Amino acid sequence: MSKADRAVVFAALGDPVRLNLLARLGDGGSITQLSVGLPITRQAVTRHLHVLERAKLIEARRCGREVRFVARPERLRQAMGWLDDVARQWDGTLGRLKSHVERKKR
Amino acid sequence: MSKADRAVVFAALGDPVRLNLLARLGDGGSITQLSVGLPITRQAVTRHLHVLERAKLIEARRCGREVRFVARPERLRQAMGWLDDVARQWDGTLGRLKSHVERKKR
DNA sequence: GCAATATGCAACCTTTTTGTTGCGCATTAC
DNA sequence: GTAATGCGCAACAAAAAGGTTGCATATTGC
Repeated sequence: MSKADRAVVFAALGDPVRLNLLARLGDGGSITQLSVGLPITRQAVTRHLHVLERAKLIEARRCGREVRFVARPERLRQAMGWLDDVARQWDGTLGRLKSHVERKKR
Repeated sequence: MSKADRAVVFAALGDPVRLNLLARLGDGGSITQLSVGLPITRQAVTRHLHVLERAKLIEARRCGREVRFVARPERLRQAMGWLDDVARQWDGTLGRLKSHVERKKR
């Protein structure tokens, strides 16, 4: 995976609206549904969703007249792995960083 | 940490040049030093470094006439934690995602 | 002191991103 | 069949990002 591809994913994550959308995807979201409560138009939301889709963080599925977007967790894991790679380069020592994430929620 | 703050960090990571810079920081980098090999001017590199600095991913230190940029791994860990949070919301089950990152490099 | 090195600052340009409005098409409800 | 709902597309505008050039300032090496 090239650095350009990685950048696409992080850039997709680099917007508060999109982070919000990602967090609410679990509710099972059609475009209109995901638009409620946001201070922008449906079309703007559509664009954000397309950005996330191009980054392969979500996937679109047609269901009759509506489109459901589902999460792609494997991509998120991949992104975490990339960060882990950089972190390892930084502190040199293997395994140290990982154990931090480990400890985080316990 | 607000979603806007998180977005700033991911947006900073969302550029191939900046990912490249981050990967080479370990070598201990002054601006001029980090600029060699890149197809852009020193001033452009300076801007990228400032973006990373504002995201608290790196830190600037004056050393005489040059500026050294050092990595801030804790911020990277934090970003990984945020991704982990989203992933957990997605697959509901606790600990599953983490074990994936775990397995990644072994 | 003087030249070379390392940065900083500001103005300017181009491209991308983000958002809007208006309209058209497909699907569903009645 | 008709109306309402859910989306897609295209044109447009405003704002932000990325990059350049030119010049000024501070340190270092001789």
